[in-house]
Amino acid sequence: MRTVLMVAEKPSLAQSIAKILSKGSCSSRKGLNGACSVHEYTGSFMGQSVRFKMTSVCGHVMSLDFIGKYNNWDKVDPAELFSKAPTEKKEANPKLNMVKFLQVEAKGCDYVVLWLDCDKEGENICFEVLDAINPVMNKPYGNDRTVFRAKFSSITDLDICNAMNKLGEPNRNEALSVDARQELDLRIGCAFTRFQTKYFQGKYGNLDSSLVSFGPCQTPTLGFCVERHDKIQSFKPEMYWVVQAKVFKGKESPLALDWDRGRVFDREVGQMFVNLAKTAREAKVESVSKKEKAKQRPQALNTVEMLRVASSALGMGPQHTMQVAERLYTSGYISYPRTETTHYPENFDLKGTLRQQANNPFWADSVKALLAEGINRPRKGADAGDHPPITPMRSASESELGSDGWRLYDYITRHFIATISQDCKYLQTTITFSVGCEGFSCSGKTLISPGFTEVMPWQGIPLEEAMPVCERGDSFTVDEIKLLEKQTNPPDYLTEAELITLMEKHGIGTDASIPVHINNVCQRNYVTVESGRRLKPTNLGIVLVHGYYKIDAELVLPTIRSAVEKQLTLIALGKANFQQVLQHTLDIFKRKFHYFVDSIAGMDELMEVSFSPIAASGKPLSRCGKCHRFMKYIQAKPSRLHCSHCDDTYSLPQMGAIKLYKELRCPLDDFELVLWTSGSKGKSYPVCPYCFSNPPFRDMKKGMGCNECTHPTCQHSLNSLGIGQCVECESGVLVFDPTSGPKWRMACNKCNVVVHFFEHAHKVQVAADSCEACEASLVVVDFNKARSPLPDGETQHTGCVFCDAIFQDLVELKHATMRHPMHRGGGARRGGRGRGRVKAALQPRESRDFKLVVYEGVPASQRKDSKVLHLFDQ
DNA sequence: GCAAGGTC
Repeated sequence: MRTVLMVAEKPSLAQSIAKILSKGSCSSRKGLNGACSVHEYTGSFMGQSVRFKMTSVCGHVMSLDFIGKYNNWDKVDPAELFSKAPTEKKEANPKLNMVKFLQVEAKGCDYVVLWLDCDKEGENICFEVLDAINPVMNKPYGNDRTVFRAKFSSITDLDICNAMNKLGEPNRNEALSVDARQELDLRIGCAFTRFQTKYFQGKYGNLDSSLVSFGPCQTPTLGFCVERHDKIQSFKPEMYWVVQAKVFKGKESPLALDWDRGRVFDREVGQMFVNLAKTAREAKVESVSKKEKAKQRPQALNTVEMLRVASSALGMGPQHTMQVAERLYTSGYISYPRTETTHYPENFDLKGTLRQQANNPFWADSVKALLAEGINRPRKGADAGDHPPITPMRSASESELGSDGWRLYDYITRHFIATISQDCKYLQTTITFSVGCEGFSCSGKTLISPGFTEVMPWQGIPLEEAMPVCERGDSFTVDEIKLLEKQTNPPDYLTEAELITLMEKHGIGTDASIPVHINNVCQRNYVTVESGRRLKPTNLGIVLVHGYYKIDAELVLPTIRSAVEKQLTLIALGKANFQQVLQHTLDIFKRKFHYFVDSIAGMDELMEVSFSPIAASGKPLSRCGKCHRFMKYIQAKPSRLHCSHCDDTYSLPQMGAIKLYKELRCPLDDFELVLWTSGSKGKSYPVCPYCFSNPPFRDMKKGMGCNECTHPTCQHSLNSLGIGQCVECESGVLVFDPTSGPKWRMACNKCNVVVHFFEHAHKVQVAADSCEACEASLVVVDFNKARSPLPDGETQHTGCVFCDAIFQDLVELKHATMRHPMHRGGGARRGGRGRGRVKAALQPRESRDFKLVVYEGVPASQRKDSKVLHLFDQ
């Protein structure tokens, strides 16, 4: 029997589609990566009986990156990222082992049906899947077609079965448009980000951002926030005047009327109208109108609307909301939370979904009434063809969901009930008056039937004082007429909900990525979230956007995304060539980049106002190994050391604290060591500021401290202080911390394990000899005579911390000892790893002559055409 | 260390 492999975009869809196609009779098992499942059943395919294997990927299989050597920020000129730097596809999530998984499942299959989401990204993933499985699939028989694409617009029985009966082919042009998008985003984003980061971080000490990033989505997102900030700053309050009239009838209390002219911006004119109106003693009723109006029930809920309401009404940020929604979804409380669709599928079981909510005390009355009276037809919404709208899937109580989980579930459920409730109906009464020759009016709403606002009380019609009963021709007594002086107010900072709306309107990001972009501008310290989830740009955010305005406003305008998308759509439609569009667009941005680099002084002028130069920041800490002058320690993110004489900056570990280490120096480069200390467990080790960024030996990587240094003789190195292999992790070595007394300890140089030993010992040293049983380094311990725990009043003992009987009670290895492989079953050894000595790998770095890296860019003066190029001007 | 897009 032949086999048909079918692949969906995510595990949940593979399951629903398999269930529909197999009519509920498939058998399921987990795949080798633990994340994807395989659902199998037999059925018929192209007139033959076959075995179906339905499985999925988890989004993109591959992601694009530069080849390794172009990821070195110190050696690559960012301008090279536009064309010279080659890219390669890497597995998007190596932990998932997706390529291997697909190959295992595809081996021996005869046909493949691609059930990826029906959008451009899905089309692109089709080809990622095909690239993975092609080598292992059975070869076609003769001219048989073996690759099929299922096109579906909703996850309903009808749609899925129709798709299966009308299989097409994957669309290469749509896939290519995504390839182009990936390459453009990568090259443009990384080039600008690296340039900005290096330029400004090298100049300013208090930027408080470890990355000065740029991107076609995040930068316009920031732009929206700064645009509002600018409006607030440049706002000039204006005085205006309003004529207020109060009238009454009989013994009723006075009624304030609205002036037909609204407001005037000239006091004299306002006063003139007051004087005119004051000549009249009575207000005459000109008309009384009563209109029945309706407030529409909401459309079915999609992701973006959920994010908006969660932010504005629940005070929950988009990223957090999606995490909570994801949890509600995976535990079966709500349907899939990422969808653009606001229209229920035709066969959606609205009543069944409603019935599940009939016993929840918070809305049981409304639900029961709806079930008795019959539900209302939902409003027509948009079907994006992805997933059904977000709805509750089963009943829940507050205690089982936790606070935020419940609040979101509560909202989603109320929204669902509202979509099938009646509209809210109210009566709008408007009475118009004339006072002299000036017109006034008042209006009020009275509720006829609450409809959906019963479950969404915050949407309800506010209770108002009753309108007076009157008819045309009636007279009211004028109580007072006066001129009110008022002032226009500035707008407030952008709310997160408003930002989401703006992003959606301009096509910045997608429902899934909008939360990420908002999170980005917060994390990069461009924007802070104020009370009411209003977004206030920081100095850094403001300076960046104003800088782009000055140099090339297109870099921050929302059109930067849509203009590129337009080009990409041409590829998708087959109207433009992939290479040509890619080259053309890269060319434009390359020239924009060069112009930006040449004009960076314009942005720098703004930076200077808000930030202090690096040389003026920080406090002197350790000495430079080249000039032997003090370097300054800059604490602001990213913390680093700066030598103002050599004009060099050295990275430091980002977590934990840094202090000087007894003025000790690295034997390789003469830099003064600093001592790194972590907050929680008190782990500490020395770090050489130069070696940290420039590993001295081939087996070392960037970011290593002396506790991982394989220097053969230095007293601070792993070789001198390493004791034995870690008791928890595979590759770590427990390294003695000579600064830790009197609570002496050793700590793993790879993981978080800290082992305390020999508390209150006077002195602890690592000996040159090793334990005969386990190869760990022996330790020499000196105790004070008065406090020695050693037998027979001895003060000194040398032994192995793992094996020595006398040391046994003095080392906190109780639970760890069991895991220590060298102590299991009588000394089983792992290939001589005892102390982690790495003699063979000792190869000094090529040279230590501190050469400056010079970018190879063409000087501005020799470059033609250094002007801003407009996006796709014809 | 970088983008944006999928998804876990």
